[in-house]
Amino acid sequence: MAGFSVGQVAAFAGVTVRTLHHYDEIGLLSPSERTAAGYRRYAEPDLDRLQQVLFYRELGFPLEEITAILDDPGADAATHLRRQRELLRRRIARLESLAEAVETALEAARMGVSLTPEERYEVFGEFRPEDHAEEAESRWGGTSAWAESRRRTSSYGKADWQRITSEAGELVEAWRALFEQGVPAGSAEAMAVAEGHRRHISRWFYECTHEIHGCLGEMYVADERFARNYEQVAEGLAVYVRDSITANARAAGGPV
Amino acid sequence: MAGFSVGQVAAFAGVTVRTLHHYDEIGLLSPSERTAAGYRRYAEPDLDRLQQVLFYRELGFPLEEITAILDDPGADAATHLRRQRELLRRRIARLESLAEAVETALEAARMGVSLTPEERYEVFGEFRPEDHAEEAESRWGGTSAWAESRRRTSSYGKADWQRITSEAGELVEAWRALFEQGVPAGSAEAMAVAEGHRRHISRWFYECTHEIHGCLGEMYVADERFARNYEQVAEGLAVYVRDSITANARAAGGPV
DNA sequence: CTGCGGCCTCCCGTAACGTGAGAGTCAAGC
DNA sequence: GCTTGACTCTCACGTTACGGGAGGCCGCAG
Repeated sequence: MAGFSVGQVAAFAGVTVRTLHHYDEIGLLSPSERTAAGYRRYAEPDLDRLQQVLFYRELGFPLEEITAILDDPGADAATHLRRQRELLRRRIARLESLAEAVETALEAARMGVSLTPEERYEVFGEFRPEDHAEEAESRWGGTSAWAESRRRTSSYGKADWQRITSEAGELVEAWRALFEQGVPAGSAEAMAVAEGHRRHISRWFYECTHEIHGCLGEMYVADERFARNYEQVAEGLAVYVRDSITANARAAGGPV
Repeated sequence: MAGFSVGQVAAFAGVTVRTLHHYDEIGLLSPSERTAAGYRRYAEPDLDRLQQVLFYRELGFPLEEITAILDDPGADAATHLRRQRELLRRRIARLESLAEAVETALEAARMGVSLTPEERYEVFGEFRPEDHAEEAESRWGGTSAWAESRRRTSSYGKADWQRITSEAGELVEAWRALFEQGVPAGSAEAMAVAEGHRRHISRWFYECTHEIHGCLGEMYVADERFARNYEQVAEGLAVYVRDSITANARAAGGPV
């Protein structure tokens, strides 16, 4: 007889019969045939599809999304493969960075050196760009600013990013200098830096109004991850930055 | 105030507040303090633990198991780290083999070569030793034969494996020759090959009695994955192999 | 014809949260 | 000092991706 029974396919693919039933129920993978008695018969193309399903599933895609991906008529086999390659690349990179972190920690343990909390957070919870991207998406994924930012940054090369980070570093440095010299956050100098920061964002990421800038300022204090970035430079800098941003926004366009 | 609120920790770790509530409920991660109003307050050690939790979660561990792992008093930090390193290593290797498979498929697509079904299964559903190991564990994970096999094979080097596969290849070849010459499966020659196969298993993997061998024979036919291995060599060979094994077992020790 | 293993369809259970509902808390601003 | 909006609390039901039987066909070996 042509085709395979559920049990065969299940054993073959390393899944349970129940799983195949489930995939049939939700229309993700329905066998192309049934026997007279109602037995499922899986043909070769069904097995192909199952492999695709398992692949995406392994990478954590929800089944509904997998259905959409595989049923997309605009995507041929090569498209899927390229996509899968990219997904794997990212996933591997993520795991490797985790592995590296573990290695560092292990080395430290062997040496009897105890890592400071900062060092430990650095590797997992901290501000790696990758993490930031993932988390940013989950937070602002639907907003237009996000879309714009995404659109723009996609075309940036290495040189651009170097320039961006160096500019950002200069801004932080300027803030730090003023802060440590005791220049108030509401001063013209501090507000100037804040304005520079706003333009920096507008230039490289998305149209950042004073209002939005004010929200960002708040977040730099409220959100531990952002706050840490400033607090590491100088204790109290996050609040100072926020205050200068708020002052600048207030001066430019009324209350925040 | 010392400590962090749920919201802060959630944003910090990239999880939702609900997740933290859940972890508190099931006793996986309870904040070390509460305010007078009942607000959760997470301290530094709590954040450390959360990182461990997230790490194991990322690798697919069920929360209950994570609880057990982290609450195990016999495991210190270094133990955890070594364990995590090993887990990561495996996971990366798995993904890399997947990536390799995708790469091959892509190359084939670029060349306009269409892979045969066999070639395609080879990479994902087929008989890669890794897959086999995983699936075998889920099937025979508790049996003593499995444990013995595991114990023995762990010490084999590359040379051993070459020898094993070459021996196995010779056995299949011998079966194929007899089969194609029309020598019956119940003949002395075929039974001799079967006996060689049984000894091969006994020598390299586990004590394979005639009875066990009979079961294996049945499986070589019933299980599509094993059957394919033989059917690829010659159509009908799986059944032939099983029959010769059965005949050999019957001749040696009564009915199977 | 009679097991017996495989398959069928419900259908309830579970893990790990998502998602409000309704109510209390708290720092900020008028 | 009082409101207000953001944050928090505790139920409590909803969801995803199945697990695991119950009860009943199907099909073939003995």
